[in-house]
Amino acid sequence: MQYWLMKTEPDECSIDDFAATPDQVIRWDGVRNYQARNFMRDMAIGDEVFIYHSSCAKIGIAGIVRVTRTAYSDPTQFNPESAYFDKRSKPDNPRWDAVDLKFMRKFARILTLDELKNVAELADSPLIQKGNRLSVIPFSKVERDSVLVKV
DNA sequence: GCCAACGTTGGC
DNA sequence: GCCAACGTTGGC
Repeated sequence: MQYWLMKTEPDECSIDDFAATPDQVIRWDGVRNYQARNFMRDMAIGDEVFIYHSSCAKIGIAGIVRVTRTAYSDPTQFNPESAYFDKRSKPDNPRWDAVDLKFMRKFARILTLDELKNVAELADSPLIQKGNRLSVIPFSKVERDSVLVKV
């Protein structure tokens, strides 16, 4: 079992979108950063993922989802209609991957970025480092547990 | 809306 | 393979 955090703008996809369809998977596509993609390729079925709301009024961790399908070719990269279209990606050698996720839990409140900055166990996480734009971040069990006790 | 930080691109 | 220019992320 591994632990992760994924950033999302809640206007695009929020913990409420997962909670609204708890029996359905949501495809996490549109990741266009190699480091983030490589982390997605390390995900296993059952891994827990913190959902982090960014670029919004209430920034922070909103809940947990679970990986239900490991990395596969992200279909949006081949769709010219998609905002995530990548004309340089070839079907016989796709650049970008998606995973499928399913709702686990919505926190009673958002764990705000300000709070997370004060969690000693997260001091070394890219999550709270200024200027870090990594959208898929691995969490150790210690880091994950340090978040859960705050809920 | 601003802008610092950072990743990617492409000319050389 | 260097690096300037550019585009994007994301907190504020």
